[in-house]
Amino acid sequence: MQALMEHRSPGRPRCEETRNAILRAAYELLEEGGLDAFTIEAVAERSGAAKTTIYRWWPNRGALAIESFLELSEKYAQFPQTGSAIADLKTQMRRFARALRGRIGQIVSSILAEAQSCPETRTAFAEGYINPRRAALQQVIDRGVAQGEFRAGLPLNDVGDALYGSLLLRVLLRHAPLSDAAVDQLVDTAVQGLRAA
Amino acid sequence: MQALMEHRSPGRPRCEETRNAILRAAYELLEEGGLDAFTIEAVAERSGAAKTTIYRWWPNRGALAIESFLELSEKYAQFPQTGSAIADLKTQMRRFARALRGRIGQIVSSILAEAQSCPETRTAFAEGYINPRRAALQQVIDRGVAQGEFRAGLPLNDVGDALYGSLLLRVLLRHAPLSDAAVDQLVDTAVQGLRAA
Amino acid sequence: MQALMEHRSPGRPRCEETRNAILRAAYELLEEGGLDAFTIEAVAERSGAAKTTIYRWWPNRGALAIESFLELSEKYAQFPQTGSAIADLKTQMRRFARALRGRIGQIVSSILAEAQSCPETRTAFAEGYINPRRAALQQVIDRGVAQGEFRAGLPLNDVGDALYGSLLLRVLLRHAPLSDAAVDQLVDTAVQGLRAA
Amino acid sequence: MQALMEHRSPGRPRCEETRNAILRAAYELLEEGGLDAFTIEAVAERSGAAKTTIYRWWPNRGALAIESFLELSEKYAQFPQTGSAIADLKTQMRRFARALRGRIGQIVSSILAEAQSCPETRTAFAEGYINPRRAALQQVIDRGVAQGEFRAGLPLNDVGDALYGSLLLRVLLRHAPLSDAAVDQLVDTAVQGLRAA
DNA sequence: CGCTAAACGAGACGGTACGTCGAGTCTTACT
DNA sequence: AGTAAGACTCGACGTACCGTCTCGTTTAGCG
Repeated sequence: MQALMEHRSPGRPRCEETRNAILRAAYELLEEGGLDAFTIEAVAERSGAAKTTIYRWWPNRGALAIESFLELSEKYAQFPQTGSAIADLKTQMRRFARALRGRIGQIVSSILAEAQSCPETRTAFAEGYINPRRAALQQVIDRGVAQGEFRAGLPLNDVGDALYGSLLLRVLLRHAPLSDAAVDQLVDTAVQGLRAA
Repeated sequence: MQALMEHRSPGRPRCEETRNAILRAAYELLEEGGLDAFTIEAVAERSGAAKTTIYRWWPNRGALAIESFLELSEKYAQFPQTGSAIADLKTQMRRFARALRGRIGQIVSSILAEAQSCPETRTAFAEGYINPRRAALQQVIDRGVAQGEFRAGLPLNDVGDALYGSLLLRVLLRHAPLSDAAVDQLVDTAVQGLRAA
Repeated sequence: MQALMEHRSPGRPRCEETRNAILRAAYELLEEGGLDAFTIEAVAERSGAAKTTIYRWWPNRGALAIESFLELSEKYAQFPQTGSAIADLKTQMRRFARALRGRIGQIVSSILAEAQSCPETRTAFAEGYINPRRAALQQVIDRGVAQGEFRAGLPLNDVGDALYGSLLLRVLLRHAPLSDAAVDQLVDTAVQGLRAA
Repeated sequence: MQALMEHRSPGRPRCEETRNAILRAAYELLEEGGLDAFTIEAVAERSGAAKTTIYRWWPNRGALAIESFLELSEKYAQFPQTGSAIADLKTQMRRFARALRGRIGQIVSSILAEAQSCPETRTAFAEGYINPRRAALQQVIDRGVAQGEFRAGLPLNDVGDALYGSLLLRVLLRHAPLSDAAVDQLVDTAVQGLRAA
């Protein structure tokens, strides 16, 4: 059925191989040298594609950066499901922090930087990367509430920003560690809140 | 002692007027157009100083950016002191958010971006801008604990990162508002924590 | 014989309409904007043909330029035949100059320019455009000699180069006019020569 | 006096070495490969100068081409002075032709080509290169007239165009030789004119 | 009062990357 | 097989800033 209806547009079709080579080169450069190394010219050279080809498909650095990141970075934005919502929260945050400690951290910080002078990159990152994580967080929160671990009526935005904001701030400023222990403590603090018992 | 003996080095002394003109121009450009508009060349032109002069005193963009910011931005990193620590917290966070909503937000996001490819800028921002706020936060926390509003043993890093990280993330991604109400709610969430009563 | 038997080669025959559209577009572009406007890409767009099609039939810019010119430019490379050879010479030179003053001049100068980096274009122009004129010139010279107006033994090359070279040089450098009067005078000078009576 | 008044403009003075390197590189490229090889990029690479520097001083290819040519090409636009004006004419035309047969011919044809899409180059070439030759020609004509070899009232423009136009046309089209003998014959034809004795 | 030394303006310089244009080649679907 | 469409590589374009440099000028304190 579908085969009958699909009217391929005329002309030489886009070369998927080239597209992938470009995305891979972009990703590698981002993870190797961050924003500075991530040059359209460098991407072109490494991927073997012509600059023209890159500009045909991506309007600017940011667009390519974010797309290569979203396409190539592992995406376990999925909280585990064990008995304890708090434990799941910690596990997932540890995973995230572990990623941020490594190559991913470099890339994320580069993209965040780039996003500051390119609104499209900003929204693409927010929606393509943060939102899925926020959605997954919502589920674990719901589970926690259902199980009586968390109080009802938790505002997703606030919880998400507190948790992800903490981690990302540490990536950006490197003023505090992202170790497993540090993450656990951070989650604990968030869970317990500030107020006295 | 040293002050009395200070043997002014020979030669023409540094021109304070020029220094200020440069810092002011830098600040203005940052607040007007962010990272993109903030060019050494543009700073030179607007300030009337020669590029050479700028490079004589600042090693790179980041250094100038952060110095102009720290010198010219208003610095009420001081929590008010009313009866309630929570209220003080909210008030101060509102102030901060209000600043971030305006020109300062533009500059902060630019500096954070720049910091990603310049470690010196990163530490300068962390220490010159975030740390004072963190220190002030410590005081209000202490007061809160003393008054019985907050529980004892609150880790400053975690609380600070959660609060400031939330706000800064919203500056960086613009995915959620920085309105007074939003800030209040954010503080409330942090104060109450996630756990069920 | 062959014509009768001509076994049309297999496959779709060449589309004359397309060929003409291409030549016309090429010619127009040449006369409108000269060398700069004459782009294969522009020809393709204006003619509605694909670049591929153009490259199938013409090896390069120059070939298309010269062919469109030779095919579409009016070709009165025929000297008139009145009583006086000198008068005929003037008439014909005036005609040529008149053409060169207008659109044709633009095209000719473009082709001459293009010819400097493409030998094929050079010989094509020399043989396809200049040679016919030279041949016609030979006839009027012969007639002039027969009528006793011109001396015998005139070297065609030299006369032709002097006359056509003068006009073309004025097209190329625009340092002197191509008006009828100027052309007449130019012919007179050539006819009389330099030597004293 | 002048020395006292000359107020050097401020800033780093223009580097003559660089200027010369650029002009020399440009000239070499022109004489080696003509228009095609003459690329701003190639000039930059060969001269060791930055592209920026070239663009700072010359607005386009043509300007650089013509300047390098006028500055570096030998300029014996001076007719010899022997007894016979005709002989002098031949000698000088032979010299010119000899130059055109070699490297200079390549350059001249390239500049003429470039001039077709750049009016400034056109006038620069006409005035800087052709005019001096025309002026020198005027002198030999005057001498010829005074000596009774040439008739009075010879129009410089026409004579010059006929002679130089012939030679340049042969450079552009390569349809006829530029040998000494050919040049002599060309001059003879011009001197004698077409008309019968 | 003149000398020394640094600061300062101006602006040239070698670079790197930008984003664009056109050339000429190719792959595909349609006719 | 011819054609339109359009993706591809490649090379050069002209521009913007970078950070460095070389000037002549200015502004102090010291001898």
